[in-house]
Amino acid sequence: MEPSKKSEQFIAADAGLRRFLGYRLKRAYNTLRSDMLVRLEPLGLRITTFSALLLIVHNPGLRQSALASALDIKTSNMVAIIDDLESRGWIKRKPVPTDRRALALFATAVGKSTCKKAEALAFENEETLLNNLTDAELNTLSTLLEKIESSAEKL
Amino acid sequence: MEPSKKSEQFIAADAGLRRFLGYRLKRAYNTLRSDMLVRLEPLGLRITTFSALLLIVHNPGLRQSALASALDIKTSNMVAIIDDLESRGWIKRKPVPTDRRALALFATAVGKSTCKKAEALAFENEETLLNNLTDAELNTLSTLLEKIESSAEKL
DNA sequence: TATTGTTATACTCTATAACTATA
DNA sequence: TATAGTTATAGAGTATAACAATA
Repeated sequence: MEPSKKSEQFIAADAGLRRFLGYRLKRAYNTLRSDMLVRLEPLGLRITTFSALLLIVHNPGLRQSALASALDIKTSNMVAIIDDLESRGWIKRKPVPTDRRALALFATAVGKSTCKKAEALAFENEETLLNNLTDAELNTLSTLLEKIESSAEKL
Repeated sequence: MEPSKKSEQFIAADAGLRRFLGYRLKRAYNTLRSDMLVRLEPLGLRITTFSALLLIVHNPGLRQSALASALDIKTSNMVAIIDDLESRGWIKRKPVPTDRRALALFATAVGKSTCKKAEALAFENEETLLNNLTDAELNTLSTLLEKIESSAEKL
């Protein structure tokens, strides 16, 4: 099939950047990201709030600091995310008896059902945008991405 | 080798998100990105300004709109990036005789040498953080990432 | 009418410093 | 002393709307 003129021009212009895997990673991520934003918007979720909600649902009692660390988000930036989820009635902060500094996070029933819907949207997102790839390719990709992440632990 | 307690806790907490390739893509990209930011900083470049400078060096006479389109950046957001590069003396905007609305972009000698240094840093970045992966794996990864990008063209 | 570059604006994500209350 | 959560703030990326000059 003939590539469109737009594609040709596109490829010519950024060829110098396509040598870099970081550039390709960013563009591939943005492909998934922009579609995901559109899907989540009607639920009142963004990618960060969805990620936080999902981890709270899957890890009841998770502390804010542990959540921040898992998502690689500063605790100072976590506050607004938790505020958002709590103000929508999806999660609750509860004091931890054994450590009065800490707050444990629990999803409400509505939060759990919202999360379930969002997870379904996330699967749709990937089914739609990754349907070019076989299951074997997806597994390979996962493994290679994990390798990149783990290579940073040495730094 | 025993995984550290921190790694164990980390893996447990975000397991629910690791099913999603988008999450893995973001984390792998962030691994490269944060190291790259540190490397570019002494040159006075960020990732966006580096990308723009590189494309201008490799495509003399490129117009702002074509650059914005290649990088998937709005033309309104491109202005500040070009301003930055021009104020540092690395590029020049020149009028296009055949279209008096347009501005063509050219790198100066200093801009070209800065770009060369930055490209070397980008190669170092990837050599360091991708040294876990074989050449074959890197090729596979490139191909799969390109597939994801191209799958979005159907939308 | 449409396009190029621009300004203005707003929202999100990210990073740092400083604070409080606990441990 | 160190940690958990918070506030304030600033930088950077991204999105939309509107405009002047030109096609």
